[in-house]
Amino acid sequence: MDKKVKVRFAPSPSGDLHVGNIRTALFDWAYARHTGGTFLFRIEDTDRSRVTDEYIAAAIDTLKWLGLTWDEGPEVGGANGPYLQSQRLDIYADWARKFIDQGDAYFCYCTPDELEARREAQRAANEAPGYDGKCRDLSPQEIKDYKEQGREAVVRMRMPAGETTFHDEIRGDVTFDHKFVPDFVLVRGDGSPLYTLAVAVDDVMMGVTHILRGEDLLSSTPRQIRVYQAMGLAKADYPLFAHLPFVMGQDNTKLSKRNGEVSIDWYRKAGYLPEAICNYLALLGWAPGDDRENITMKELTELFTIEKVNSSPARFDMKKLDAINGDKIRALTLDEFLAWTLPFMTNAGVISGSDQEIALVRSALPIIQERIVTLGEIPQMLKFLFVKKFQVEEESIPKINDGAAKEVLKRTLADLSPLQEWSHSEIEAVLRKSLIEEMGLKPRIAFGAVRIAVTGSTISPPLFESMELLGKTLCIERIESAISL
RNA sequence: GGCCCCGUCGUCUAGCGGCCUAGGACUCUGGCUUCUCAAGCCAGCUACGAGGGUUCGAAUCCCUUCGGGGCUACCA
Repeated sequence: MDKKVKVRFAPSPSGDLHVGNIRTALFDWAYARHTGGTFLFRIEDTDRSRVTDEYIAAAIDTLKWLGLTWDEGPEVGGANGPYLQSQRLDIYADWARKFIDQGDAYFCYCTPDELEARREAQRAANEAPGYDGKCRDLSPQEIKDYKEQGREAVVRMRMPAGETTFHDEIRGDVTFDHKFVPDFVLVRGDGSPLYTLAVAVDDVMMGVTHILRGEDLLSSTPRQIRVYQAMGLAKADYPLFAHLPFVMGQDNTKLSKRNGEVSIDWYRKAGYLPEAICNYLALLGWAPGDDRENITMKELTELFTIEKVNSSPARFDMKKLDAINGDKIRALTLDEFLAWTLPFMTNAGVISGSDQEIALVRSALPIIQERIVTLGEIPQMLKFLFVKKFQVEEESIPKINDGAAKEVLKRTLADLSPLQEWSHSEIEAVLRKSLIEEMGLKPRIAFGAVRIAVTGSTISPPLFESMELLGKTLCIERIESAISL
């Protein structure tokens, strides 16, 4: 019981890691860190037709980006490696052989077509479909005949009559009657292992103490336990199970590409901060217990316990993620904010990355920090400071094209031209006096026209600060060209 | 169909027999502030799936029912 906690995250990357995967990874990580245990990262690539090296590399990259660092696994190594199942084939083969020798498993010569036909018949007869045990006790002659027919054999685990009860840390005791857990395949006809074998073998051999994983694996747990038995593991040494509730899409079905963005990489490219993603995901199926919702990674590791994990599924809500991301962005220091911003500015082609440009971005950041939800919005917002050939956006041109607006712009030009000190407070003071007091205009009207002329849009960062950043020359230039539109 | 899991505001949740005429957050609506957009502040709408029990007392315990989801592969 005082065994040191070891938690594993073991995805099968058949695509980019998605929101659900990462929620699981986050809980695994948080629990390991909370208990001072080990976080193990393993790649389940027993089906190499679905898992590619690119996906594996992407999974590693995503986890690193999120800050979910692991103590054992790819790249960092560890005493229980390798951590790619495709590199552990001999281990699984040895265990499969042992299971057959012990009589726990047997060769099954049924072809997929035969199996499917029999399942169909079972369904038609309203019986539970599943392996019927045909090859459980073949005679040597039958085996010989099958071999002569050139049939491939899979290795199948024998499920004895009875039932399996295990304690789920989130759901309590769960019992499965073996009538509904048919003999299952451990090794394919081509000799490659299946998840059913590899997952149990690895968890045992790698010393995993807690299995926190998706609820979809709940019903495969009896099979896993069956393998533990065959491995000779004492019941007291079984890992503890905790099946996490699903993260679902808006339409109440399992989250997928069809009902919202699911790829973590998409969120990364859109300008969500890893800490925001983790904070939001942590709130899906877990709550700290008090009314706190904005929590740091450090607080998460301090507060996270399995007892506080919910048993019911949660819907993924991008609106709330947006809100949290905005909060996290506002909490950034200027230097942090700048570091996050620069790649977005250069990737968007708004800046090339010169020191001068970076300095300008830096001085502009404070006035947009509270105005954005994602980093991806920044280029559009600061573009007016960098564009080579400035243009007023099409739909705003009419608003500065009438007589009244022209008057405002002419007056602005006249009052600003002689200005010596080009500061936002000075600009504001001058314009308020002339446009608002002397011309008697509403601020909204007067400054709106100037805004369009200078930034090209009806929506912009605060006007006077923007003008200061733009510089006097460019401001005058833009106002002049607006007047002659 | 069978087996298993789940069921509090639109969404995420707090709640583990009396503190609940059910609290917080996001969304939404209205207002304040205001140079646009935001941010911020204030206010408001909206929930214990249903029916039976147990109990002095139930969102909290039990049963039934309805609803949702998962599994039912030589995927994981």
